[in-house]
Amino acid sequence: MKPTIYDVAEKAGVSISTVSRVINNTGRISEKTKKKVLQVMESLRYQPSVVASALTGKRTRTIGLIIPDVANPFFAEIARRIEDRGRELGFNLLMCNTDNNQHTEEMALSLLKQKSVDGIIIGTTTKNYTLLNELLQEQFPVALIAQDIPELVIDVVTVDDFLGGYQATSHLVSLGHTKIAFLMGNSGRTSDKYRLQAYRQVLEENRLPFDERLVVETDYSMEAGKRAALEILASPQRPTAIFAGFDLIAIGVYQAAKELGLRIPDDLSVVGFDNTILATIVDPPLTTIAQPIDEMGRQVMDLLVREIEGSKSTKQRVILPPELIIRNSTKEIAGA
Amino acid sequence: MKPTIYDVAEKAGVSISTVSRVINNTGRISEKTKKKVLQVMESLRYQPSVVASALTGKRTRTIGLIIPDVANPFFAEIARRIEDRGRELGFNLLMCNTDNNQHTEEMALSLLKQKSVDGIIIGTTTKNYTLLNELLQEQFPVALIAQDIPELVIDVVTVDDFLGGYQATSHLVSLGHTKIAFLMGNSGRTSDKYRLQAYRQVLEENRLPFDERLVVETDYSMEAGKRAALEILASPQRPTAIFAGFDLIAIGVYQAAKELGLRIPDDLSVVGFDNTILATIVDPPLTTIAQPIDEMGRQVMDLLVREIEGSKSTKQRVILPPELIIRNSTKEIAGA
DNA sequence: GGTTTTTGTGTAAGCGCTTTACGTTTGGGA
DNA sequence: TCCCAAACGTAAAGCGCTTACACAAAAACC
Repeated sequence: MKPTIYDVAEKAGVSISTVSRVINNTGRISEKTKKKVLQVMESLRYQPSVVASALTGKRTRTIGLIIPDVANPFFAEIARRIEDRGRELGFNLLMCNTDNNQHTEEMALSLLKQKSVDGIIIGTTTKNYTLLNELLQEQFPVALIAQDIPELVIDVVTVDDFLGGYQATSHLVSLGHTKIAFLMGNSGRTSDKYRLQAYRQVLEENRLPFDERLVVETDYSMEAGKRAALEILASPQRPTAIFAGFDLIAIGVYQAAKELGLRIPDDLSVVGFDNTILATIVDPPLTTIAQPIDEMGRQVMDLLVREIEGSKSTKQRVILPPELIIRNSTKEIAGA
Repeated sequence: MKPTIYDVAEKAGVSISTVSRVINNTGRISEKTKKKVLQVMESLRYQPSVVASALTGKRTRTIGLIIPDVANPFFAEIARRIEDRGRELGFNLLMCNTDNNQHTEEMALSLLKQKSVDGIIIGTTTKNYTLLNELLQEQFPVALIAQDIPELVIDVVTVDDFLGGYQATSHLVSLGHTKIAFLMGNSGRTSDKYRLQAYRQVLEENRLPFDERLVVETDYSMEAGKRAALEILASPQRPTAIFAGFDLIAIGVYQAAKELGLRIPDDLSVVGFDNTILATIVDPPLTTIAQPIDEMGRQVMDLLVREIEGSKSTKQRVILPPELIIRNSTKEIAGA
């Protein structure tokens, strides 16, 4: 049987509260007893039960992470960074994938609470503000990553989507493109909205016409990206450049282009968003907007932990700058 | 304050044991009281505390997952499948990334036990058999995924690495290649060993010479793969084909080839292993050995859960067949 | 109608730990 | 030598839940 604090106490010839004190390093204890107890703990290979101590009001040192899909490289990288920072801070990660499914998300949230996680990081497109609001109401530590809900007072860490969209579109425009398509996600993320705004603004600033047929909503997958690209590239208003809302979608565009015999970047310029590993391995390497994933993961975790430890009273939004990474998928428009 | 079982009991005018009974659906309860209690739970938005119930000997319905790195697409996909199956079965995943670092792994194991997970799935190359043996000794549910430790009686789910290596090498040989390099992982995974054995056996069966300078060990990263490939492709015994132990390494080979001006598959054939998303997006699409990731994830979870629920007494190894996916990175040797 | 069963519910003892409120020891100053 | 703070330990309550065990009340039996 697993040794308990009683076993340690008995073997060390002290009371359990004394053992508890050395475990938590609280109260006064003589060096001698402390040493003795430590020694016994070692010899018994004693490990305090987090479950029991959580029951007495202490933290579980576990935080919940809700994301759409770890198999999506962007979220995998995010998850990794969060876990890393969590480990440094002494927290573990309970991971839930929801595929942005409302019901799965509600289940996840409920489960995480039952399991007494100390806080929750959400990376999915929650539509259920009610549930979120409830959490906030009861002061439960929550933070949003890579997503914002402007209507709520909540801790958020995102990239500056407007700026990213601006950089991407500007880059394309500066290369002489005038017919630029924008493939955006369809799940109502604010990020998509901001990027779209930027896209429109750049067009406007450059006195380029906005053609709504050139912006299409798609799923967050390669296949969906491919389908959307195929369609738009076959249409009469075929664009010479495509701004894809995510690297994954950009890859779909690559496939569509290949199928249609279009060369990138000669016949079609493509810029992505995220700068996941995918962007570096496709051919040609993808010009994309880099999200500071490392920084983002680190900062949400920090934000959340400060909230958990109560060393912070006001919520905050952390908006990090994106960076345009020019690789070889974009080029001056032919004949320009 | 969060409602407890007492609150429910009081409001429903029954004792807490009655409430507990309806929660767990145990013992006898009249339909009437049951309904009443359920109703009160609903109205109070009561959720039983997993922590408290775990303390009384029930499960936490949480399982630990130890992998090298979720940011590695292979493990991300594995993690995703495991989580999916876990959700179906009512288990959550506590995820730990170790980068195959011995110390991190030990910490993770220790933490997971402190947190009373019901079982642990390990996907890292554990060298610490002692620790593992301890777990097994105390009948703690553990299962290995995508990795085997032949010396231990333990639940394992892997792909048939020997067969995979055999398929890969045979494919290359059947295309006329005689100078085939093998880039394998360097962390002592048994999978690498089996693949190497298969590689040698195929060469032997085909009366091809085995040149040990053509097998090189490398890290599990693109960069490492690239470095290794660069080196081997510059050597006097330049191979005409490379069997890369992982898709990630294969991508490194692509990059090396590009840098050297070698065309794939014309000047160099490449086959990978894993069939992650990466294999489909590189150009040319990578011929690779597919691991049945879905099936693997599902099966470890099943195995582990059966162990947890005690409905299974003997350990077992589940060896799933790989599949050679021929795409465009391999070709008959020039002039053959 | 009385005696068994059966059924429904309550009581109370923990699970392993933290923590508060008290006892005991020391030992230094007067 | 005596007194009073430290300094150190201990006992006990309680966290929210499960689970024997006990015990009425209701149903079943002859």
